Amino acid sequence: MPELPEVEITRLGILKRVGGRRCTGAVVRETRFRKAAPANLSELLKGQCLRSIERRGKYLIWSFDRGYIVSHLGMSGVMRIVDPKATEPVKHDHIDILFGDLAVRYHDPRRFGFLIWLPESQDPHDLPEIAKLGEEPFSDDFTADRLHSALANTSLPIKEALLTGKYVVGVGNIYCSESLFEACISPLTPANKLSTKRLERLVAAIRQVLTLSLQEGGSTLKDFVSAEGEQGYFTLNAKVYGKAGKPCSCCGRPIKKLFKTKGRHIFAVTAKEDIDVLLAINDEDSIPPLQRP
DNA sequence: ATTCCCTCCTGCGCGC
DNA sequence: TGCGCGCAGGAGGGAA
Repeated sequence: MPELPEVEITRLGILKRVGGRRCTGAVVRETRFRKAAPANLSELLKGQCLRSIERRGKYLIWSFDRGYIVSHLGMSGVMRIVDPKATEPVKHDHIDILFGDLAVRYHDPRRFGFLIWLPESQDPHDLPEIAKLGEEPFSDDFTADRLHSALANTSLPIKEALLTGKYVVGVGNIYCSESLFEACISPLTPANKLSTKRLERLVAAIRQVLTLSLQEGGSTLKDFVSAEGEQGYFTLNAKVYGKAGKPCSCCGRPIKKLFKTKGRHIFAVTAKEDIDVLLAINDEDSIPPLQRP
């Protein structure tokens, strides 16, 4: 489940290995994704230098000499650096972008992701789905004050509000659950009921959780070289996500998993939530300190 | 405008 | 052992 850290680590891994190299072609074995991939990608890319890659939310924008690749990993996408001659493509290895003796290999069983080409005349930032994205979590513009204003018009539970991507990007189900836990905020709290002070907790928690994950993943960056490099998924260290029934690391009581209608939007919460509900929402003095791992 | 619900897709784990 | 079901989840889009 790629979220911001996985996408960022993917970006760094690709840049480190093939940044500045000239594309020598591409192999497209599958074009059916959320957006169709160009079957003629090889013609489009051949001879062009990969100048840089920018991340916006969970999207990657690859700048070439005469245009851009815009990619998204969706739910199950992985990009690895392989030696295309030595590594036979396996099932769901859909696209190889070749850079001489190395290739970026895009693997995506569920095909919820995509990889498209934009000519240089088209600014990727103008794509509707990119243009409308919320704040980057590490941006100076992602502040409790602004978040407070932005959330004023939504009564969605904070968990759902965060997942829309309208307010902050790159935070999916896992990191959202973890961040709310760290910030001692019930995922069910209506978004417009959270005070600025409490949102300061949330902003700090989101950054803390993402930073930790980036550090974890960063240590596995070298694995990009090998085809079998496993992802350094943060779930290994998750305190609430996927931990239903396990004792809470904070209070020891079992972690509860709340469902909302037919299993959509699972809220991973802990017994800590019970405490939270009892707290007056603006009783800031009652908020326990952020946990340090 | 906001919120709800469905869709895309495959792999996996569960119960029978 | 094998089969079917339901779940997982990012994001768009249409309906309410």
